Amino acid sequence: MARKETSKAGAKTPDIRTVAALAKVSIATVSRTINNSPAVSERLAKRVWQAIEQLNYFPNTHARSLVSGRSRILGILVENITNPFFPELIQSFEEIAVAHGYEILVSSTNGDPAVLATCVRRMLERKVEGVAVLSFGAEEPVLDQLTHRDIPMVLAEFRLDDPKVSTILLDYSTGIHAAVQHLADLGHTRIAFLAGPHKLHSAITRENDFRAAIQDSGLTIQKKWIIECDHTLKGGMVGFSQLQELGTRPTAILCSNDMTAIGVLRAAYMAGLRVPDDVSVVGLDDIDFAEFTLPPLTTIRLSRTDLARSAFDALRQQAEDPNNPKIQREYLVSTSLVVRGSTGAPPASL
Amino acid sequence: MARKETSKAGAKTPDIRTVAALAKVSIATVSRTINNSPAVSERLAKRVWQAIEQLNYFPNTHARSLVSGRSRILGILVENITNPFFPELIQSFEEIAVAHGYEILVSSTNGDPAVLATCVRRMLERKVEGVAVLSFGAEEPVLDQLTHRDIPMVLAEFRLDDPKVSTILLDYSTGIHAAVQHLADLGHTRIAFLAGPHKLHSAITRENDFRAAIQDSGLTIQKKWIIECDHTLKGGMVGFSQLQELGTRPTAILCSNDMTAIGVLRAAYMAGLRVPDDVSVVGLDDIDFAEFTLPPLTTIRLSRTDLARSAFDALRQQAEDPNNPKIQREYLVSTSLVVRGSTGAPPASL
DNA sequence: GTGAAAGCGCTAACAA
DNA sequence: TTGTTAGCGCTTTCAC
Repeated sequence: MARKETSKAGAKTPDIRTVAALAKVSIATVSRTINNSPAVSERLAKRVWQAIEQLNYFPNTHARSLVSGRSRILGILVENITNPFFPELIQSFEEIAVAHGYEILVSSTNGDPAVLATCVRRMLERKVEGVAVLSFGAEEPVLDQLTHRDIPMVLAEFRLDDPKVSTILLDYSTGIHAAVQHLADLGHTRIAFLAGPHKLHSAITRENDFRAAIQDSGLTIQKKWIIECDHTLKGGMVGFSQLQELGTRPTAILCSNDMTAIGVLRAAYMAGLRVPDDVSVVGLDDIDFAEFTLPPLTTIRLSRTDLARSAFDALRQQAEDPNNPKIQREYLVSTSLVVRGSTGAPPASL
Repeated sequence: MARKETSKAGAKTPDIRTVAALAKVSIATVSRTINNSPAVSERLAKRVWQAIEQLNYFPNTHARSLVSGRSRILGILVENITNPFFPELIQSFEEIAVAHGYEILVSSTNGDPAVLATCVRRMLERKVEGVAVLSFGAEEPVLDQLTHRDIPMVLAEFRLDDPKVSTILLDYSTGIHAAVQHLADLGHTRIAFLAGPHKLHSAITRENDFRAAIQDSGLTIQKKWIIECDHTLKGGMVGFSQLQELGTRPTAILCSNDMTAIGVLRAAYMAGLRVPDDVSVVGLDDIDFAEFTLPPLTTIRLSRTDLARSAFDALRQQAEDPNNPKIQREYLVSTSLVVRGSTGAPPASL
């Protein structure tokens, strides 16, 4: 064999031709072999694999994508990678995707439609085979780019009337009802809600589900007890202090996400209030941190793995079997209450 | 039933030829135009841009990469995307990269060399132009793949004798010395260190710097007060309880990262100890969360943006100007102490 | 079962 | 300045 490893400068990346030459077959046979085509005799296949090993060869995905029209890249758009919910989600999505031979492109939109537009554009350039839009924003307009190009999509929280678009519905309702019921059972009647930013679909859905849950529990909704925050730690602190300024204060606070709840925990502590003795707090998401707050956070669990799995399945079906008439177009991810230490009976004096 | 042609005016993704035809120029002119070649007359350029706009055309990056040999993709390998330090780092890196027209491929290795090997392979297949190895592990062997292919790399914490490899040194020493001094000034003499897993370079460097700092402060090192943890919340809790079982307990605990410190905060609370009255705690990293713990965490700040910037610069130089003899091969990122609420004087009774 | 050859969409010589 | 053309590394007919 030819020794070309003498110097790094001399070592060229082997290509399919190099392999073919070494194995003494045509490049077509090499291609068939690496694609596991059954039409290759064992004898040749063995020679090819040997050559591949020897050369440490692997195919150039760009060339592959170009000719096959399939990039094996999936995009995932999240709202804010800095919120621990999303890294956990991305991790699951990546694991599944990689296991199926896909690469992923991740982007945070930070809720900014302009950023979203850039991300979509970049993904289009890379010829993604599908995009999971898990940014929860009102970004339908920008998404046109994708639908116009017939790129499969899966959206969290809303439907788009397009055959290439699937939807993942999040059943917050069950978890939120359970949380409100849990609070009611504990004796709470004054329950506040620190909502997420209204530009997020998820925030609005959660808030609506809260209202419904309150009514279903026979309690009454107080407008002043529903405050729009921004799903951040700081936002939770601010929201809490606004609640403290009220004449009649709530004895329990349900938060639109865990970050908000953790902010509340801190603000309560600083205000000299004990959780849950003075005020109960419930989060939503159940990020890994929730178990480690002081006290551990009672929260509504939303499974990142379920969400990631649904997103991947939806995209994969569309990418690999687009003409199947019975493709699943709608997915449901459920939520459930996880009771930990941040909820308890309301102060006796009330 | 439905034909393959879509509704949008028989819309196939436009390619460079479509644009050329519409603008009535050659494809070379289109190529030159989109690449901002000065050799195109304004008149034609205008026609081309118009056609591009009209068709909503953008180039296929796979074709581009194939012919130009440049993918404009950078890889970034982190240890664990679930540790908030990394998303913050990734976000910075992505921002910078995208601003310079690069796409990024992210992977978590979870400290597993086998996973690392897979990631490297995937990146190689996508023809990355450089890889930032910010996983802090002892992964030199696997990295051979990259050096053998002459892929630029930038490594955190260690050097590789290869012209394509740059190094980012993290000056933990300054921050750790400041922290120890801060503790000593407060009156602490018994300072423990909850180390990170020894499989990480960063963990070892941090531990060594701690030992040096203790000696430089004239204090003595107690073997029992240095415990190997794993940089997780749970690890911090475990480490703390081990410390509690000791005959003579430390009055201050310096942790190898913030996650460990936050675990300690929680364990201390559960053990009925107050921070900082009964025990002082210091973290390292200064993740966003650190400001929101109870009490707010005193910690050693390691700037994610500085780290990301250095990593990107190193890679970019290698990718775009590899033959420049005065390429910067070594970068330094500094640390500094951020004093918040988790440190105070040791208990008077001692 | 195997190989020869025609491109995939683009860039970069080289011509004109 | 502009156009023509030869590939980049691969998959995929279509012959054999």
